[in-house]
Amino acid sequence: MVRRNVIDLRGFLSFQILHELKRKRFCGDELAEIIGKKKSSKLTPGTIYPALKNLRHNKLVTFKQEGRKKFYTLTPSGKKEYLRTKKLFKKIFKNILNG
Amino acid sequence: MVRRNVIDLRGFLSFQILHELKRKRFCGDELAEIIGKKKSSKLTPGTIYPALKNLRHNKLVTFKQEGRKKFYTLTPSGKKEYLRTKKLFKKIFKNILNG
DNA sequence: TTATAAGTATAGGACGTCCAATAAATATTA
DNA sequence: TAATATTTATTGGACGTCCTATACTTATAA
Repeated sequence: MVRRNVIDLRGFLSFQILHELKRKRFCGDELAEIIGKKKSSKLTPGTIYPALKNLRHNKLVTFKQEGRKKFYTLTPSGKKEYLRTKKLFKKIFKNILNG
Repeated sequence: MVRRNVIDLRGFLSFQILHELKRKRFCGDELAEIIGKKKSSKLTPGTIYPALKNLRHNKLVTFKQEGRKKFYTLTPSGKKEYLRTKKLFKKIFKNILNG
């Protein structure tokens, strides 16, 4: 059992995925790289793929297969959900960010 | 089973507790009120007290009993941990906040 | 003193996020 | 064609966050 940090900032992965997909389409592997490196290192498949599966099932994202990659984009309700959640996120955390 | 929102921003409670205690001492009930109302409504005892217990056990907070209240403050390592985590938090989320 | 309110606390369950390990499918290279 | 690399995917476990429900302790009010 390895616990590097007492507070580990685990969370908000689905929100971060929507955030990245807001600006550009990405495949799962790219999302694992982009989101992971902000925290420490690339996210493992066991982290990113279940999250994408859940977002698919909730129809917040859709994808287009190209070769062995699946390029994800936001659905209309995914965009709406992202904006709604971002508003809430700002309300909760803006004080922390500006301090 | 009630799921209001697909993305529920669950997380970072311990971090938020440290953030509040950075500026002022609070008892558990006050923290439940302050942190909860930013999201929606007051956090329940089953949410706030286990989190405080964990922070106590990790020696990030300490408390002073006054009447039936326990007033929590950051320990030196609690302050250090807060600053370390805040830096990481900003790295991860500043792009989202400024958008 | 007894009842009530305030504040703290735990148990139990659901869920999302994280990893390591394993596997499968597809594209590329030898 | 066969071997390798890339990308997707699942399983299983640990953990923190969230709730409801229940209970305990201490202070205040009747």
